[in-house]
Amino acid sequence: MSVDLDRTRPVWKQIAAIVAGRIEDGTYPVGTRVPSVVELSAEFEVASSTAQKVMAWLKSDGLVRSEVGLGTFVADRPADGGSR
Amino acid sequence: MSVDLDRTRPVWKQIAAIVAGRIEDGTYPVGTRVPSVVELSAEFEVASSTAQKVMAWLKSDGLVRSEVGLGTFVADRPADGGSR
DNA sequence: GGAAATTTGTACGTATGTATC
DNA sequence: GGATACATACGTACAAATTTC
Repeated sequence: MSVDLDRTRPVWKQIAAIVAGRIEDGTYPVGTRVPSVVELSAEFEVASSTAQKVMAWLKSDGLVRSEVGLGTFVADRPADGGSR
Repeated sequence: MSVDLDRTRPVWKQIAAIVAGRIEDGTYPVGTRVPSVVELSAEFEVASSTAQKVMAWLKSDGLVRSEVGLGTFVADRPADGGSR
């Protein structure tokens, strides 16, 4: 599952869009854990700080909720602000 | 105008709150430029990346709008989402 | 009870790109 | 061209919370 990221757009936005897509299509069902920062940075081959930014964005978008020590989980809200 | 930042809460949130306060009380009137990332990092003695985070927050909050090469300006919306 | 591993959150510092003046 | 300013990206370090052994 190779991922093509072009460098003409912000990488963190592209990754956020990909993860958001997986949430919407059910790859990551509601309530389940999404890949951690370390896992995301490995999969997309970016720095952990970039993966962290993706998490912060998804969180501010209401798609996920994070709990320190546990992980980040798909929020139970179907979809309202997928607008970003 | 010394600024006391305690380290028990996120520094970037405290600075964001201070800047937001200055916007609300008219210290930074609508349409004017707010301090740049470099200026914020100097005033509050934090890294530029921390000041950048403050900017990103204020921007996502709708309090300011940024323009590359120009600066960051107080948005013309009085107040609606000071909620954060 | 405690040590280790995992995971999010915060903070620092640096480099580069892009746009404006 | 040079100075200024925001945006992106990398890498590192540590704190806090949770789980597992």
